[in-house]
Amino acid sequence: MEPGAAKRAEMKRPTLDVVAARAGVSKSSVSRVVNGAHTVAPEIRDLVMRAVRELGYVPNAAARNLVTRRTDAVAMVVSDPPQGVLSDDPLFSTVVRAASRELEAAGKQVVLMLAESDRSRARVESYVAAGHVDGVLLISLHGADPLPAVLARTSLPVVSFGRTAAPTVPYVDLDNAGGARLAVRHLLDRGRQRIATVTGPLDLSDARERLAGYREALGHTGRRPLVALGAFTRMSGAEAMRQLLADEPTLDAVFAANDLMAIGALRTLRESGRRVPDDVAVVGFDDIEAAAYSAPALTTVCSPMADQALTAVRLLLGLLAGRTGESVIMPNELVVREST
Amino acid sequence: MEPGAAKRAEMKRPTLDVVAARAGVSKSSVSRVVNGAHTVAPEIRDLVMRAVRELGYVPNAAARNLVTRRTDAVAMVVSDPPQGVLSDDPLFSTVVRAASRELEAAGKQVVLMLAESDRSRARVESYVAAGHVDGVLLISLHGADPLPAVLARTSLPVVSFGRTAAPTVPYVDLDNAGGARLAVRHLLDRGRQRIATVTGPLDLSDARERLAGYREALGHTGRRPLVALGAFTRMSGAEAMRQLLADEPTLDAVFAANDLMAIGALRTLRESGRRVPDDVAVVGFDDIEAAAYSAPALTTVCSPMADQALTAVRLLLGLLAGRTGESVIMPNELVVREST
DNA sequence: TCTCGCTCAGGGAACGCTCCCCGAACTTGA
DNA sequence: TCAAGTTCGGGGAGCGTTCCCTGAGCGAGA
Repeated sequence: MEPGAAKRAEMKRPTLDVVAARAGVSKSSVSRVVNGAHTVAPEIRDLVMRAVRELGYVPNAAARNLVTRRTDAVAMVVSDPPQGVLSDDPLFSTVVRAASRELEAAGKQVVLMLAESDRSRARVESYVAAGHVDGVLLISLHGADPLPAVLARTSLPVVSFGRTAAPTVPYVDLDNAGGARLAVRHLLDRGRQRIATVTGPLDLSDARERLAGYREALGHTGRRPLVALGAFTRMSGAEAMRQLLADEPTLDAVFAANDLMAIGALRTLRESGRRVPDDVAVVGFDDIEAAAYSAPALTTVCSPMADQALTAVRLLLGLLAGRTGESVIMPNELVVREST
Repeated sequence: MEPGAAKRAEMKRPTLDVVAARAGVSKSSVSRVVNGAHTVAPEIRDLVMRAVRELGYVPNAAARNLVTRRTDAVAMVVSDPPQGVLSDDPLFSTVVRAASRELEAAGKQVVLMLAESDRSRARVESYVAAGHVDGVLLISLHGADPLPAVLARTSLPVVSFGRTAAPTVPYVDLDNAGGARLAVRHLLDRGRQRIATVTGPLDLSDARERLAGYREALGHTGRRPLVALGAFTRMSGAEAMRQLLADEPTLDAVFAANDLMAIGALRTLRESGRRVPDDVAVVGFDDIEAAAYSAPALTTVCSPMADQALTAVRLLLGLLAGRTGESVIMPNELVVREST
């Protein structure tokens, strides 16, 4: 028992054999107990449990993964450029937290990966292909994202938060067009005549669908659409609003494709001396917390982000458990506040 | 070559042996090449590289971790109750993304863990103690958090984003008191007489320090402090502002300990008919993006969240590389906008 | 020409776990 | 009392790496 060895033994985490020796049973039995097998006698079980507690035994994940070929980990891939939609968005926080919570509750490790560039996308691809995770939760609003298709090829379960182009990847998405129709109909009900829209970046399916909903609801009335392009950011909303006012000074309503842009639009309207809602009514989309605190408080389409995340996670957990899964479209509803 | 075996061979990822056989060398050599050892002849190297490429070989992380006892992963532990400071805060998004990006750039896997309850805290503890990660980046604003001390005992490198009570855990924090002093002095310079503050939850060191800075700056002038308790949320800011107006209708300035509460306060002021900044000046803290889009745009103390996260990550990477690390206090500066 | 030394490839043990398979012990029925 | 059946613990192979150690091969010096 020379000091070096003693110290090393101290440092080292106990293994299955050590626990088995302590409990006076075989390591097979310890393994069975640790993994909750039911074919083990209560007394042996107790013996093992006590030894585990006394030694502070924790199974070595690497060794376990090596033989089981499972990792109990899923990758949460956030596919969005640094300046993208999610960057300063409450969406990131809400979605990531809700999803993470649910995955942890199911005993899954969450490996967070950002796919912000081609380089990091390649990194994600090889990481996933290497089998370091059991499945992938893809958070991507970018319809043209090549990642879903690539990941689908790895034959690992993949679920996408937000619609994707890859046919084999089930997704959970909002009824974007329906929400937009709700918003526009509400403005029509309020007697608005000239209703403009600020869209999101049109490479995002969410943005395209919301625009389609706007056009559709307006089309029934024979009104001409009035469209300005935004980027789902406050600044782009402010900018698009300036554009709209320049193009059509007589407009009396705006549907912004998300709340951040609506908030930006409010700012421009304030600067241009327009009163909201007296002169111009504004509707947003998403119902982020800030929407209730803007001046005036924002009427908006409430999209249940956290629920959507939860649904996506449950879908993924189902796939991991061998069940099949269908894409889901979540409904949304209008929240009327002061801006209309 | 019966079909079942063929199929299984197809499904299975190639191992070191397979690559070695293909290249006509030993698995030792393949291992050396894959790990970039320099004691390998160029021709063997090329042979192996080609085999690796042809077979699409990716090392099995579990097997590698098992023998090397390293994981190349770090845990990013977000310690905050569900309704806590970070929940709908841009902080979460900004910090998590910035830290994640930097860790990925350094080739580290990011395992995201939420520590929202005692149960999940225990989970984090055992996970980290089990040696599944090489180090921990703790994101905690809760000074009394027991987690830092617990994690420090695992003898793994731990760095905290935000000050902690554990003496052995290096942290990166803001100069909270200094920032608060900046804010109050600015209000004094503007000729404000009755300056109130809305604090954060006082179990957070950030909140305590900002309050201390407020008291300190005010103390020099002989003015009485006027304090209302908030919770770092919009709603609590709105509520605290109502309280303050009831207590002291003549107040002409408010320093809110973060921007979200300042935004809430703006709302209350608007509802009560106060004009900002004419009747009441408002200063926030953090300079989140929304601060520039409130009505009126918020004067605030700019705290470099992303830089702070980056600094924390670099500190952790240093520790992982065997260097020592010192805690860092980041400076901050005042951004003057319309609300003062 | 022989030997010493050096470089560098290969063989194989070890890492800690799971799970298959065998056999001991115990129960049950005739 | 004995055979058959059932339950449940133990032995040990194998998962895919790394890395130590051995020894082959070759160049240089005597």
